[in-house]
Amino acid sequence: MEVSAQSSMGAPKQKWRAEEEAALKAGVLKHGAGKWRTILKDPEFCNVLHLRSNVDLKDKWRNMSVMANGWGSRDRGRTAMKRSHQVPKHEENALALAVVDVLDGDIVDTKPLAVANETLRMTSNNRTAARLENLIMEAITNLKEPTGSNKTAIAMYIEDQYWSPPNFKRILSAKLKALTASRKLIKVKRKYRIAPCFPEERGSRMLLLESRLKESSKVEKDDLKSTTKSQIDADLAKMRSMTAQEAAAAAALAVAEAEAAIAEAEEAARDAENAEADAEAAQAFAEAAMMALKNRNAAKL
DNA sequence: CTAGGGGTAAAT
DNA sequence: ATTTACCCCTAG
Repeated sequence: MEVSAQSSMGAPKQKWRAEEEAALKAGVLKHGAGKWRTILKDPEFCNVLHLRSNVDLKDKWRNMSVMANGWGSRDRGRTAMKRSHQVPKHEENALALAVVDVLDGDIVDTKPLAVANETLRMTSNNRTAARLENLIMEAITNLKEPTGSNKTAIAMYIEDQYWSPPNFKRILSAKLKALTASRKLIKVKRKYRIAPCFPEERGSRMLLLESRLKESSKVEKDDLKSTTKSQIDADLAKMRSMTAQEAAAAAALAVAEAEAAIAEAEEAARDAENAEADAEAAQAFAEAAMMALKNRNAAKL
C-alpha cells in the first residue's frame, strides 16, 4: 500500500568532499573501522564531519570499501555479468583499502582509487593553513586542560613538538582568532577550548545546506592567481539578500579570515607570493563587507 | 550503537 | 543504466 508515507523521503544528495573522505579514513585508521560515533566525536574530525551522522559514515565506508575491491557485500548478482566493456585494459583493483600515504607528517590519506586526483588539488597555502588548524586542535586536545588552554600554552605545545617559524606568535594569534570567529573554537577568558560539535543528533538538513552555502561563498581559489574583484562583487550581492544578522556574521567571518590570511601570507612571503594576493583579496572583501554592513545599518536609522 | 540487508532517488 | 548518497529496518 501507500506505506511510504514520506513522499519526499529521498535524500537531497550531498556529495562527499575529499576532505570528508580523508577525515573518515584518518578516523578509521585512528580509532578503527566501526567506531563511527567515536570518530564523529573526535575533535580532530568533528569539524569536518559534523554534518554527517554515524550511519552516514558507516554507509560511506561501506561504499568506499566495496568500490576499492570491485564488488563487496552489496550489489552482487543481478547486474553481475554485464561484460566489462567500458573499463580500460589496465587494472583498477590494484589498490584495495588502506593504501596508506603519509604526506609530510600530517594527515594520513588512503585512496580507494575513486579520489586519486582530488588529493592533488591541495595548494601550498591551503596546506599550511589546514595543518596549523590541526596542530591547534591537537594541542588543545592533548593539553587536556578542563577549562581550556591559553595562547601561550598552545604555542608552547606546538613549538615544543614541532618546528615553529620566526613570527609564529602572530600567525597563531590570527589563526586562533579566525577559529574562534568561525566557531571551531570557543574562547572564554583568554582560554580556548574546542567547540562542541553542535547538538545535531537528528534532522537539520537545513543546517547542512546552510553551511554548505557558506563554504561555497568562501574565498577559494583552486589554483588561479587570486580571488578577483568580480568574486567580491558576487559575494556582496549574496550578502544583500541576507538579513542584518546574517550579514554581520558573514562580515565578522570575513574579517577573521582576512587576518588569518594576512598572517599566513607573511609566513609564506619568503617563497610564495600568491598567498599575499590571496590575503589582499580577502582583506578587500572584508572591507567591502564591512562597508556594506555599515551602509545597511545606516539606512535603517 | 553497529553491521548489514534492502530500498529510493539524485547524479553521472 | 549505473553509481552514489541517504534512509529505514532488524538483529545482535
